[in-house]
Amino acid sequence: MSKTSPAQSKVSGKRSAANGGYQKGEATRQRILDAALKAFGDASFLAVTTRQIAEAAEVSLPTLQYYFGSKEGLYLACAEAIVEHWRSNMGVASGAARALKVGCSAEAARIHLKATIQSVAGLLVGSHELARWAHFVARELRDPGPAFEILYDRLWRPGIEITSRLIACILGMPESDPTPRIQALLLISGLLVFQSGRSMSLRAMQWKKIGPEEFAAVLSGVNAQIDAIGVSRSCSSN
Amino acid sequence: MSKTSPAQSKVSGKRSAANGGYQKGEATRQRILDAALKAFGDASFLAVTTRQIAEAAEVSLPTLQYYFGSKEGLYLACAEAIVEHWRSNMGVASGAARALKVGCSAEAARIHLKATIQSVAGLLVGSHELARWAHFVARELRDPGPAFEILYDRLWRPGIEITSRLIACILGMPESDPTPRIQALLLISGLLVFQSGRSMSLRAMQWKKIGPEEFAAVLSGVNAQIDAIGVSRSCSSN
DNA sequence: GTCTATAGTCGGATAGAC
DNA sequence: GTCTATCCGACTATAGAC
Repeated sequence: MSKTSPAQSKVSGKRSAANGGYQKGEATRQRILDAALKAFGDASFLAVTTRQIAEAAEVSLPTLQYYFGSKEGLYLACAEAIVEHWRSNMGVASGAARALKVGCSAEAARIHLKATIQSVAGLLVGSHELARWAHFVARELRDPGPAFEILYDRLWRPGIEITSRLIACILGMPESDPTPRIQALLLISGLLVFQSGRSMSLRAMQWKKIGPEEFAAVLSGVNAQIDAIGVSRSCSSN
Repeated sequence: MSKTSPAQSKVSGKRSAANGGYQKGEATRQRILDAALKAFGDASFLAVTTRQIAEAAEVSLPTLQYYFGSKEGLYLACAEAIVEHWRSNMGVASGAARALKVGCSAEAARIHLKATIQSVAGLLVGSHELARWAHFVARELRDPGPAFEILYDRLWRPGIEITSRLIACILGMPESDPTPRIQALLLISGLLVFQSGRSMSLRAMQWKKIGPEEFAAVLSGVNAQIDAIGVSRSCSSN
């Protein structure tokens, strides 16, 4: 507990007044973190070994310990990194949606909801890096592990809250009603299956990959669900 | 490969002409299988140890090897058991849906779809045993492991096919169109999140458990989605 | 069929030199 | 800060007695 290693502190490289910048260690830390993000995105906490990460990062095993204290420490650092990157990327879209007041126009809410969902859906065709992060999050939320609290509180819950608030607007329901929340979960979970259950989805759809064309098809399906929210069936054409 | 142990054969206990029944070993095998189903339902292949299973089944470690050859063999046997039990339980509902011809009435298809989904949704409030099986399947489909092929081919694919066929009927589309498949995946995946992502869902909904009341709420949400399939938004009341 | 005992492997973490 | 070398525990699987 009285270690002098940077495992416990956020800023690992100590600054020297002489050069005024970070030391070499900061770059090493980042290399390890990148390798870990990749590894933990592809496989579970248990399936990934610290040796694999160390090799990928081109450092020795103890270096890993030095910077992150333990395998679990490294895992948590990955979760933090994902949360931070996500917030900086998605801040814009979610900020706009958050600003909507309760009782706003259903049409405005529907438009915001589509925009928000489209941003999230960008995960499907985004970089492989993004795809791995989505896997990491999905795995942790389904089989709660060390990083569950971080990911739920700072990523999932805000997302669900925004979505369900927008749906509540569309439905003209109070936020306290469970219905909008259920719809939000159904919507987002359905969409994300194409990412977190990628191999299964590809097979079910008989797709080779999720390119722009497939992305459009999925998005159109989700948009149909959004359009259908709050629409009474009594006017069905069937 | 020329072992005399029953690990490779379906019928483990050899029948003796004298007593005409199974030997004691059959009961042991079942005890192990039950313990394994429980363990692998609660945690991943890697997270579960053969020691845990052996202890729960009240047998020693080699007994496990004797009956199932290896940890992976036991895992596969669990998958087989789940598939078989599911087929015998769900055979009725899916049989009726399967019988529907292409181009059938949209209304009939919608009714069948609701009935099918309701059966599946029964997982949410079913026994803990059922819940664990759902976890097993969801985990394997998301992070493909040894049992992926078994579960996909004999459980998931038939389910998706039936669902997408019914949706194709409702939409008046040919089965070859990808739209019904996408809708089927969105629908089923959304529903199953309440089971496979149980802890996350409970927290998001601020529920303590999924009892009859919560079950009804979820089902009603999914039914709303079903009602909305193929309904144009032009007649929205908003 | 079921056991005890153990082999063989691997993974996370540490000691201590540089 | 980063390394080499090593420890120690846990796991799967096997050998062989009963």
